[in-house]
Amino acid sequence: MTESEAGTGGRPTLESVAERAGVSRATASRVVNGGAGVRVALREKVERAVAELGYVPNLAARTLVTRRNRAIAVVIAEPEARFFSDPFFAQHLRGISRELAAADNQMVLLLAEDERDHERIGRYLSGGHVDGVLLFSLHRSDPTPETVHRLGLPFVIGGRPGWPGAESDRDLLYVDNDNRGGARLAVQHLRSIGRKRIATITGPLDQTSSIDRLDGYRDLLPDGDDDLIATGDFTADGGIRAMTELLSRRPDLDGVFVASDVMASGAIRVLRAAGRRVPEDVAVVGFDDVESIAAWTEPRLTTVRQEIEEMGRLMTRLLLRRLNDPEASAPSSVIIPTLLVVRESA
Amino acid sequence: MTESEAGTGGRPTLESVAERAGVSRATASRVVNGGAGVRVALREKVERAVAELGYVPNLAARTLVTRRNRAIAVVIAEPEARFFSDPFFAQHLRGISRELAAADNQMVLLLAEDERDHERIGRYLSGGHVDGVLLFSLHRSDPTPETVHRLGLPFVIGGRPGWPGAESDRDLLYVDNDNRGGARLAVQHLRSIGRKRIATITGPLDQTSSIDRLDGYRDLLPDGDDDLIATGDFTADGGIRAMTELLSRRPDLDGVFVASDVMASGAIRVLRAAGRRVPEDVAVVGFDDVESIAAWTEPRLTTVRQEIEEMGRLMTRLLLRRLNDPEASAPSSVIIPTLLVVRESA
DNA sequence: CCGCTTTCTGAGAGCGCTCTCTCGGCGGGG
DNA sequence: CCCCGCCGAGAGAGCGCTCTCAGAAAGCGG
Repeated sequence: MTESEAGTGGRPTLESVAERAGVSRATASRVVNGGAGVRVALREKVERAVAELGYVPNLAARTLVTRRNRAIAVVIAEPEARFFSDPFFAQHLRGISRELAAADNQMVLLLAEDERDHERIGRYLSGGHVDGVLLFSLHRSDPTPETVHRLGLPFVIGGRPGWPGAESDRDLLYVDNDNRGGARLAVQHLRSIGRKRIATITGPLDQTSSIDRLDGYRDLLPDGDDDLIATGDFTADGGIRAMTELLSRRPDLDGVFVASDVMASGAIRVLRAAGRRVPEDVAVVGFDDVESIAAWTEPRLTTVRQEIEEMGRLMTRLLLRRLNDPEASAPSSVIIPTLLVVRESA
Repeated sequence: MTESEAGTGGRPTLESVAERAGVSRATASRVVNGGAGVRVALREKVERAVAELGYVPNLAARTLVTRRNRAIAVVIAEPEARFFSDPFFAQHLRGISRELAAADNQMVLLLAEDERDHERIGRYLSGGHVDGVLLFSLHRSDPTPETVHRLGLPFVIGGRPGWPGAESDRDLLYVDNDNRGGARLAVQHLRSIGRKRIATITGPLDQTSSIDRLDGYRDLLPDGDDDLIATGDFTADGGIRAMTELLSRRPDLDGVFVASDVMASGAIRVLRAAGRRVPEDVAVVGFDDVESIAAWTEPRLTTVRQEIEEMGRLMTRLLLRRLNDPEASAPSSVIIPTLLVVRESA
């Protein structure tokens, strides 16, 4: 009877657990959810039934009533090129995954490439399938933050948001690396080894990380020549183009701060092809400390390390905290310090 | 009345849509799910109500009754090192994401690092939150395939499964690159440019991809000397160690087939440090065609390209097909051809 | 114009769970 | 010894949706 009633069609339900334990569904539910206020004898009976039946709660049913999904969405909007070449996202995901796993939450990964994807993602988020959102690499036109905000979904942004007013919006939680400070570290190092004409290759200037790195450069070289600044796009080809340009504009440069390791690898090639020795003639400092690049250029790249995984973890923690006590003292955004890693290129 | 009844507490329900359109919940449901068998006039009324209210179906409720989640899990079990350094997974994820998005399904990403993660993942999968599973880079001891199988969850494996009997299991669906054929391509190329003493650096031999690549090498060099075979681990350091070893064992070697680009980058360094010119003295062919590495070694790496994104897409398509008509003609596993990309290193 | 078949629509049950509300039982104070 | 209060357990409603089933409406030949 017991079996025939419960076992049909597959997974055991709370009902069948209750029946087997000889208690009501309500009591079984209490035990499954921590067991507060249930006498030990009963609790143990229920636990045994759970174990015997291999009961696993049906999340859909639970979600339906609690309105909690135990899942958060990770939205990544990034042009193809970068998503592929950088281990950046893998590290982020790893950090997020670890933190989420610890809290027994799941990660729904949403990648956006075009307009239609953004719509689809908007629709998905409207569906209320996730409790919160982690947003990455926002570009100015990205509609997702707006959507998320409108839906009242708690969210945390990776990287300083760049749109007007973002800075002062206390609701806007973000985690960023200290791009500006890192850039200063880099330039300072170039200076400390005696470089006088220090150029920089920036990332695309519609991203705050690029802007902040450039600002850090300018902090130390406030009256630097604009000829010493070239704009790249975080790709190796971009690094090549920018370095070529710099070299033709200022053949006398003796140091370059490149805003990403990938671009730096391109820049070093150009320098060597042009007969410049690195670091003797031109010293190069990168940014990111992507192991698979920085440790493998020739010469090995001196660069600014950012703790990417840590960033993912922090974002997740911030979000989870917000979820767990919604109106508590709003935590504030976090800037993670960066670190100069000196190798051979400078 | 309409509003006060429906609008309370947030998102509109089917109920409120039905009310606004002046139809029953059942009819509204029909329209939302394609609208088959509903007269045009009514359908349009419902559609208007949906649009006006901004109705989005509650997936939890829907899942509860349909037992369909419109979500699949991607399980990646990979030692830290590789997950970070290879753009491999990013590409896979992108392929999967694209295919899934087209079918309006979601991706739940599960990363496994240790024993506890596997347990957690097992528990999660038991919860019936996903309709199918995509499994990656299985190691022999990985309990997940077993779990998934036991649960009766449809799944597709990335890479040829290596355990005994896997080959003949018709239920076991996998997608793999033609590792063996690719290796043959590489060795053939080395031979065609006149190399006589061709060595190889393999990946860890507990992975089928490594084994298959080694087999491909042996196909063309059936009576090759074992001195010409060194085992690496898919890391740059491993490539360095293996190349060093090969060089000391067989200083006369004039060609190397390295089973991954990352290892190849290490190998090339060793060769050049030892005073060997690449490709003049020793020609090198890699495997993977990871843009950020192969195009950036010096000299640029000749390598075997595998279509990783395509692999992700195919896996997803296979899985979705299986989900959509469960007992239909079982599709069979797929091997994706590889391609030799000739650059400078050989 | 009637009775039959074929569409179309609505009522209602039920997916598995949580949570409120009620009630039974027990201990302690008066 | 009785009554009040409190703790632990059960009954039952209801989350939002789908889907079956039955009944209403519409079409059609005789």
